[in-house]
Amino acid sequence: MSKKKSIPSLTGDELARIAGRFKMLGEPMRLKILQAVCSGPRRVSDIVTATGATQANVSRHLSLLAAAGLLTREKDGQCVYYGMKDRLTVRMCELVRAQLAD
Amino acid sequence: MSKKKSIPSLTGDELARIAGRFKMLGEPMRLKILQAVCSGPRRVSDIVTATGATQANVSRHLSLLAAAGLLTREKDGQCVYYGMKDRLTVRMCELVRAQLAD
DNA sequence: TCATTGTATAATCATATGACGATATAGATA
DNA sequence: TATCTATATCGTCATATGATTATACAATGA
Repeated sequence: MSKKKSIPSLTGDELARIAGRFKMLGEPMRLKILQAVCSGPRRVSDIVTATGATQANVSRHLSLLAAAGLLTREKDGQCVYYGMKDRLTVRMCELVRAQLAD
Repeated sequence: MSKKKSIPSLTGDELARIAGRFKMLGEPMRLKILQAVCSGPRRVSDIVTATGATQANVSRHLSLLAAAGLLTREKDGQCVYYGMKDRLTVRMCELVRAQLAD
């Protein structure tokens, strides 16, 4: 009774939530941002520099990622630090990367 | 030297590939289709029934999923059977689901 | 060959969303 | 207050893509 195989009948709502999380990870720019913060919290301005994207665009993606629960957000003076909320996201990226490498 | 931490500097091409895979999983209808075939290969017509979507729509998603390497495709007479290529996809869905459940 | 069934493709529409520029807000500093 | 810096938001545009309808293609059988 503890062993579950495969994806057990998920409700439409659950499917939408899961899909939403995958969709959140389905943008190269967002992965680039995650890459920039995965070794520790970073300021927005540093993430902007690291990604080479516009500040507005980075800010928008950061907001989405934080709202989705993937990033932590902490203010320090005028700066805002974003960091990984947990390691699962990074692990999933590694899994996919390994799989794509065949 | 064998231990890698976090996402190591990925090229833009790698990021795009990884994002592409996540995007593929970022549609509720596709997850619904995966759910329909995750316990064994199924005919298109059965997947259509299971999902309640139109045949054209299901066929299109199946083609995309197979082209992305997530599904196997096998013809048997006029029927076409689609099945999971490996278990990684299902495992990732479970991971996300568990995480969303907090 | 013709009809039927199962699957794939094409044309179209509607919607979602990523990127950009301009601007607004918040905090620090003089 | 005035102003500079850091971040967030708004308006707009362009593009991508999911859903639908209609049609094409393929395989089987009469």
